[in-house]
Amino acid sequence: MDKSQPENLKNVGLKSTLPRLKILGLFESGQERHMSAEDVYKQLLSTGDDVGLATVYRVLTQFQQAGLLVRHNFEGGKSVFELNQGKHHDHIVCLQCGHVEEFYDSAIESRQKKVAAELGFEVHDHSLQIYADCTKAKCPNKR
Amino acid sequence: MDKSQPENLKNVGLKSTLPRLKILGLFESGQERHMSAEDVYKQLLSTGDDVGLATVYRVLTQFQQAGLLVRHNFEGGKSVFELNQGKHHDHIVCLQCGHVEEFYDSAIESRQKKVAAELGFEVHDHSLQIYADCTKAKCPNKR
DNA sequence: AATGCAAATGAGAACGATTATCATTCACCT
DNA sequence: AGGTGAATGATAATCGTTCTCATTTGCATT
Repeated sequence: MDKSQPENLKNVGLKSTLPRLKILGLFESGQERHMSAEDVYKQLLSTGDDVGLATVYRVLTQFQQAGLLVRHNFEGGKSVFELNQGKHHDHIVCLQCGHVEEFYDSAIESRQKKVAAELGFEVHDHSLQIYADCTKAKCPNKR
Repeated sequence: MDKSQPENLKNVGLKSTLPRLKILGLFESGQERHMSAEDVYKQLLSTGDDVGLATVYRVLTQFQQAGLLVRHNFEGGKSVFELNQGKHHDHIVCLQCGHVEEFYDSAIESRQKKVAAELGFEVHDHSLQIYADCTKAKCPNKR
C-alpha cells in the first residue's frame, strides 16, 4: 500500500508529525484527487483521525510551498488541492456535478509562453479552467 | 462624453436608479478598466457620489448577470469586474504591481474547444490567467 | 529511557470579502 | 401629486481562511 513515508516530509524540510502524515496519506490514498481544506478536515474526522481545522489549512499551505501539493482556485471561492505528480495539466470543471477532469495540450501551453513574451512578461504560473457541462453518463448531474 | 444613458439599463431590464447610473458611469469613464467592489466603493466615495457598499455588491452582480460587466476571479480572493465590450479575451496579471493586461489568441481558443469536445464536455465558459512579472518600465513593481 | 526545547498543534478569536435582513427611500405609472 | 413595489443603506451574519497563544509533540541529547 501507500504509507506516506516520513522521508517524503523530511526530504522537503518538514518535520514528520502525525497530522502531516495523515493529511499526506489521504492524498496518496487516491480516494479523492481534488480536495479543499474542508474536504480534508471532514474526511479525517470521519475516520477518527481528528486533526484541527487550523492545522489542515497550515499543512496544506506548507505542502503547497514544498511542492507536494498544487493549489487551484476554481470558481466558488474555496481553494482545492491535489497531489503534485510532476506533470502540469489544466482542468475542465463540470458545472453540474463539480467533477474535475484533467487535460494537457502542448499547443495551448506554447501559445501562452509566446503571447506572454510578446507582451513583455516573464511567466511565473498560469491557471486555465474550462467550465462546462459534462455530457457523459457518469455525471451525476448534481452538486 | 460618456453619459451611461438610462436606456442602457432599461434595455437589460433594470430600473435606472442613481446608484446604478453612477456605477455604470464609473466603468464607462474608462479611468480604471478592472475594478473590485471595494475599488468602486472607494472611487465613488472620493467623488462624493456616496453609494452603500452593499448596493455596490448587489449592482455589480446584477450588471454581470445582465451582461453589462464581466466578472473575473483572479488570485487573491476578490472578484474583479470590467465592462463587457463583446470581445472575449484572457488576462495576464502582474504579480508585482497587480497590473492587468488583456490578450486574445485564437489558437488557444480553438484548442480549448477541441480538447473539451474530445473529453465529452459542452463548454460554457473558461477562465485563463497568466501570472507573471511585468518587466516593463511602467510596472510600479508594487502592490 | 528520561530530559529539554524549538517547532507543531488545536481551540477559538479575528479577519476580509461577500451576502442577508429589514426599515426607509425612490422610480415610475396613473 | 400619490401609491406601490422595487431599490437602497446600515448593519448583522456568513464563509473561507488566517492569527493568537497556551499546550503538546518530535526528536536530538544526555
